[in-house]
Amino acid sequence: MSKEMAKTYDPKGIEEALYNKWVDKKYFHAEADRSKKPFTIVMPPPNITGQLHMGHALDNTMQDILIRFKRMEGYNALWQPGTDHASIATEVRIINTLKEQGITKEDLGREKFLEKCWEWRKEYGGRITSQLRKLGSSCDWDRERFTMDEGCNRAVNEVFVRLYEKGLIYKGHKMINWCPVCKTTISDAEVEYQNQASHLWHIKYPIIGTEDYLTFATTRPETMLGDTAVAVNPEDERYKHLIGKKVLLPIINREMPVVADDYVDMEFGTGVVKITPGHDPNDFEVGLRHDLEIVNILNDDGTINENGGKYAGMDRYAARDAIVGELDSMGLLVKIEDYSHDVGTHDRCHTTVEPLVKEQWFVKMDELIRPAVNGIKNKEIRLVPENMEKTYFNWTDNIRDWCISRQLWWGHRIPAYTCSKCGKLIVSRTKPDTCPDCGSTELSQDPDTLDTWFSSALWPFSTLGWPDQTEELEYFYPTDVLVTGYDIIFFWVIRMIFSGYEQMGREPFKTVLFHGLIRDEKGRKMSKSLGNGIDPLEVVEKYGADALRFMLVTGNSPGNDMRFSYDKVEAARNFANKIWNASRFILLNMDGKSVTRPESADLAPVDRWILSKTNRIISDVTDNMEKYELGVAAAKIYDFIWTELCDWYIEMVKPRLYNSDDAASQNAALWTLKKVLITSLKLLHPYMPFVTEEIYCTVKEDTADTEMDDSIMISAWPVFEKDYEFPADEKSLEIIKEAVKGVRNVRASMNVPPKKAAEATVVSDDEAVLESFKAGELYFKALINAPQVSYQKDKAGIPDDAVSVVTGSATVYIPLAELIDISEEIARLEKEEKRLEGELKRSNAMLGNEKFLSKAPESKIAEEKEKLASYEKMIGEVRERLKGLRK
RNA sequence: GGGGUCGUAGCUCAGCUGGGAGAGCGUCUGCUUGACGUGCAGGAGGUCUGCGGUUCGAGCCCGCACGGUCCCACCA
Repeated sequence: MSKEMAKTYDPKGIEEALYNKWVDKKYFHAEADRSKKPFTIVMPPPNITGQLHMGHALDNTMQDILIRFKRMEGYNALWQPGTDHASIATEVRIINTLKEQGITKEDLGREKFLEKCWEWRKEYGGRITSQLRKLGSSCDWDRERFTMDEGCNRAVNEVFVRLYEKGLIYKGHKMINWCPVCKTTISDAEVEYQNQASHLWHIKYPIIGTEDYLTFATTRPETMLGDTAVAVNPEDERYKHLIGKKVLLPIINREMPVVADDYVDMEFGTGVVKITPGHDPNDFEVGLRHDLEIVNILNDDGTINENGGKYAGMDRYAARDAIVGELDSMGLLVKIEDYSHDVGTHDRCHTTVEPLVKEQWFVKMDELIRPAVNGIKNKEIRLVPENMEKTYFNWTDNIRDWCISRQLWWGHRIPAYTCSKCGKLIVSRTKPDTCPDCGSTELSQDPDTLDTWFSSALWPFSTLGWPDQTEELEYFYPTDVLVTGYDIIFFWVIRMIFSGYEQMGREPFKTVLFHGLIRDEKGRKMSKSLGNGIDPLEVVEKYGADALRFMLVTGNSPGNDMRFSYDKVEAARNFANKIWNASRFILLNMDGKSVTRPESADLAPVDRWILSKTNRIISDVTDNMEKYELGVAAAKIYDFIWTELCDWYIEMVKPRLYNSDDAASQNAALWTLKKVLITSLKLLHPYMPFVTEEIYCTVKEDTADTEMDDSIMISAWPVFEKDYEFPADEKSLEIIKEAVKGVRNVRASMNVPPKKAAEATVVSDDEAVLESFKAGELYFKALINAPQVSYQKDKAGIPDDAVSVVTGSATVYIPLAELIDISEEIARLEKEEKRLEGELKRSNAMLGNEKFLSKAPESKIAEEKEKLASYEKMIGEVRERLKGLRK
């Protein structure tokens, strides 16, 4: 070998060098090219605030596997990368760092604050993408985008204006979710419900003009400050007479009506509900129906405002305690019950959100969502796994308008302007110079920014140049597959789908491949607060990116969560080492020899067997990958390389490699080894890009093979070759393998020392079977440690006390009489007899069943009959052996 | 309240359109076999959660139950 291969594979150093080579050679880059078929994946843009975690590692590994596979298949494969400005996440982050310096964002002012944000993005925006490179991600970095770059901003403004002009974006006073800590609205999707232990306060309000009271229960007593009615069910006999009467709101001393509304559940609590239209979505609806006043009692920071009278300025929870105390002292607190219920919290900061009424911008959903529903129903877009459709429709069926305005500074500013003179609202792609109504130049832009998902919803086409009709857009859109976690189906997937249909008139991608969450070894979610997160980069450092990648996609199926485990990483690392060593072995043996394509007559049956097997694995793996069954494909490659190639073929071929006398046979073996190795490397490459590339290049260099490519990643994906299909050899080799396993088994169970050689006799009445054993004599002898093998059609001359290995097509006899205990051999054969009896019983029952014979498919019946014959033959042999031994 | 999903060998999980139960790890027994001990050979270990149904035939399809898990939902 010109290049010495180390005894164990060490990824350190190798990975980075190879990655740099790929980048330098522009292998990741894709250009629109009409002569080739495109295959496109847009990367879910990671947040610029982010650090690479296991979720990213899985997500990007899956994408890289698909893109490398398709690239090798000859597609013009584009993997479009980029990052997300992550409006609220980034803003919160920067506010916190400012806080350490004792500065608020208001101190800084909007402009200065945004400068800070861009600085942050400059400093950290590249961190996560450089981490992605360590995984081997083959995305087109020349095309890297950012959700807030100039092009994306134009796309955002364009969409906003279009939707506004169609009446699908509107400004309105509606009940929204307010985060008092982030001081912004958030969408319904951003509200996370948490079960919290709390209380149910039973309170009573005096009924005006009587001595009586109305008692009700509430979980938020402080909202009483905003009560404007009390409601009962119209059918409720207990309260019918009170409908239309008035109650007095204590503390505030507001007179309010008792209204009748179906919304009230007579069964729950006392059947009376206090109505706070300003702070409860249901009450808001009730308020609309009964024309009730909306009283807002909260400031933006969650303190009580001037409508709360003497409680003004007090924090919402302090006010709660104080109000309960005051009601108690007034004798209006009936009782306090323990009560646990779901409380809406902000998914970013976990602050309890307050529902309140504010004027905000909304996207009208009912019309937009229709094509997004149809696209899934008519399979224009396929969800993998399919059952995700139910989750999808669950959301689309209950869709509500999307609140898109945020009281944040870092994000896409809403392209709406107000004339300070006449109040005219202008929505425009660029800032207008004058008011179209009054001509004033005093126009102020809406201070709010857009929900961060508004820009990521456009990602599949904005990254390709939209709103310009670019060549890329024309060529690469719609993209082929989106790979993402099921946890952002509502935030992102659905919004991309309706945006794609609305703006492009077509689906943004043809398939969505969902993956699950990576949990820790105990099955817990990895989280910062638990501190149980495992840094993918540490794993890469220690075991190599290939090992991590392989581990992440093996042993699980689409959409299911999986556990991280170092044992599994180690197993993957060992696999990389295994193929490394197999390659080392092959190169060692090829050293100095010019290996040429053999005459077909020179191929041994065992060569034909592995070539035929290789063919089978090629079609299987390709098929699995087309169906996104990445884990299944990986397992098949693993098994093929480790078991068939290493454990069997290499071992079977060794005697020929060590025998230079038969040069033609040696050449055939080496040629086959190389061919199968290269094919295996190619199949494995999408999963383990680094080792496979390193080995491929070493083989090319060592064998000075000009037909090989400069890199495995641009080489052609293996295809089924009719010339190498040998079903007969596949079958005959399986018989020999079965015999080898049987002999080894017998030797082990009889405690025959491994070094003890013993002759063997193969007996079969099938001439062809004997022939195939003869053809494989060289390795058969080596594998069972027999100095001599003889062949015969019957058992003439076989001693009664020889050990026998009975297979369906042949029996192998080994004279081990001096070594074994006859009674043990009898026991072993009796066990075998019993097993066969069981099989016979099952098989006979099946074939004796008339319904099976009349209803089962022809092939199944034939197969079963074949089995039965084989069992009968085997049990006959076994019984005969037993008879001989018992003598 | 609605829905998803899982329940297969000691552990972690595969199992494609229903047709003789699999892998990795662990465990046990051997092995300095001229690629690899990150290895080689062999073994043990499962009434596929339970019950019922469809079927010639069910780990797989249907129903119910039990247990775990996740999502959605305005019950004060």
